[in-house]
Formats: sequence, C-alpha cells, structure tokens
Amino acid sequence: MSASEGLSIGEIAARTGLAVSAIRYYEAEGLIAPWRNSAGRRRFQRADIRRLSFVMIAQQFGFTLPQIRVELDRLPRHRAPTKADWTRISQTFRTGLDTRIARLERLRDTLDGCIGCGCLSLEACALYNPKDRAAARGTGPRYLMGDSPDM
Amino acid sequence: MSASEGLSIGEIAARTGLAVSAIRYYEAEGLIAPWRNSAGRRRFQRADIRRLSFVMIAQQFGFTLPQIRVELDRLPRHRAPTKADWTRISQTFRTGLDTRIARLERLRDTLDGCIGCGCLSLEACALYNPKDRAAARGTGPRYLMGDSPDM
DNA sequence: GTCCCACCTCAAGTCACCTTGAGGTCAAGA
DNA sequence: TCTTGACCTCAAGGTGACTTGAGGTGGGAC
Repeated sequence: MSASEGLSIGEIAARTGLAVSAIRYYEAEGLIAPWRNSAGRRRFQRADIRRLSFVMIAQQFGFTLPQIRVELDRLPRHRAPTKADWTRISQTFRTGLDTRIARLERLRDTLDGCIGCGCLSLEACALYNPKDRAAARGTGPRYLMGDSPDM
Repeated sequence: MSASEGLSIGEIAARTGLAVSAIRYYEAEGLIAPWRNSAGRRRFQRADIRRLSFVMIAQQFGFTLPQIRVELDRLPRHRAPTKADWTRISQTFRTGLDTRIARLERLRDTLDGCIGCGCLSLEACALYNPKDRAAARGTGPRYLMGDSPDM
C-alpha cells in the first residue's frame, strides 16, 4: 500500500467516506494540499483526514467551501484543527445555528397565526414577507443542507 | 393597459414583486397557465396573483417548484387556493418546519456537547454523523432558502 | 506478455431556479 | 416618420458542489 510515504487518495476516501472525485475537487478548491510521489500520485498526511472531517462537519453547519477554506487557511498548511481552534470555530457555528433556528421559529409562529386565515393577500398576509424573502434570495442556489425539505 | 381582458405580465410582475422572467419560467414549469391575446401576449387572471404568492410562500417553507406544482395541480386550473385548501396545505408546511427545526436543534445540542472537546475523530465524534449526513446529501443542490448560512 | 486496478487530467454534465442576451413584433406617442 | 417601450422566443449563462466520461499511465499478479 505505501510504496512511498503517506496515504493514497483511495485510502483517504475509504477512511472519510468521501468519494475520490470529491477529494480531488477539494484539492482544486484549496482545502487540502497533498504532495505527489514520483509517479505523480497524490499522497496525504493523516492530518488531512481530520481536515476533511472538519470540512464535512462545517458543511453540516451550512458553511460554503470558500468559507471553510478561510477557516482552514488560518491554520498552518497541512495542520488539522486543534482543540483551541475548534473551540473558537465552534462558537461561530453555534451563533450561525442559533440564527437559523430563530428564523425558522419566527416563520413557524407566523404560520401558526395564518392557519385558518388563508388570505394569502399580498398586502395583508404576514407570510408573504418581502423583507425576509429578500434576505433569503440571492443569485445562485440557496442551501438547506442539514435540513432538506423532505416533507 | 387592458386592451383585452386580464392582466399583462408586467402588471403581474409589479403586483407580485416577481421578475418578468421568473413569471415566464413558472409558466414553463406549469405553475400558472395564462392565455394569449390576439397579439400573442400573455394575459393573466387575478387568481394568478394569489397562485404566485402561494408559490413564493411555499418556497419559503422549502418546497421545490415540482412539489408546489403538485399542490397547485390539486386545484382546478386557474383557481387560487381557498381557505380550505390553505388549512390543509399549511398543516403540511407546519410539519415540515417542525422537522427542520428539530434537526437543527439536535445539531445544536450535539455541538454543545462537543465544544471543548475538539476531537473531530471519525470514530468517536458525534458531530461527524454519517447517518444524518447521508440524509442531507443527495444529487443536486441542497437548499437553505429561508436560512442561508450568513454567519 | 497481458490483464487489471488504481490512479491521473481535463472537459463537460447535473441539479434547481432563474437571469441575460440576441434578435424580432407591435402599438402608441412626439 | 421615427422612436420608445412592452412584450415575444429561444439559447445560453451562473450559482455550488460535485460527478461522469473519455482517454492515458504505471505497477503488480498471472
């Protein structure tokens, strides 16, 4: 298996559960930086496994890959997040989560006030909220990730 | 303005706040079915405004356009949702919302248990939850909509 | 010698939801 | 008469996170 040092992309894929193509994609996006052996094959450090698991977790919290890269870029190259990094970062996650939960709860409260009304009036209906809608809409896709609308 | 009966696409756009291109897109997707006047221009009924506002609200709740079309297809063509329709549908919204909120709260609780740990171990870390991750991942984009990751 | 497997690159496709652009029609107003 | 503006169609572009496919390399097993 280890003709040269480090782990192959296949081994990394097996350990993280990621597809090989996804790992290559993450490299292209600058999230990881494996080196190459003499045959031009990617070689990974064990720290890369934790970097990748950090990527997966951060995605659960709704971070985009560029945002995740910013966090990883604060760490020395090839290093995985330490406990201190994690404490700092997880506070950010926590804040973002609270925001999302609060927004959904506001929506739920509004909906509760509207069940049985059914006016759907553009002028009067609180559900049709231009302000929140504007905030939720941008160019490109909007992400649900941890909460797809599987109802 | 009304050379013939009904409303023009520009008027509908002004009243709903939607872009003209979006309205044409919704027609292509079968969410609305305006008729054409002698000049080949789209003409809309007033009920279409409520249909479109229903589309916008349902999107806030995380429904995809095909899902929304299913709901609208239960109504007679050209009809807007009535109070009875709305009560039925809003129960569905409510259930979906509860599911999403519950999922985020579980994630928050897990995170709270992990702040200060920072192991990020693929074997031990509860944050790296293959089951939930698998549920959240599918082909194509995953949506956040009402809760974009703006942290 | 040949087969297979794991790996490589680069381009293009996928998904949902639209927007943008090119090129054209038609009627009203200056 | 000319221009403006609102509308039309159809094709292609953009977003994020990947996957898929074509075509190629290198090394070990039979």
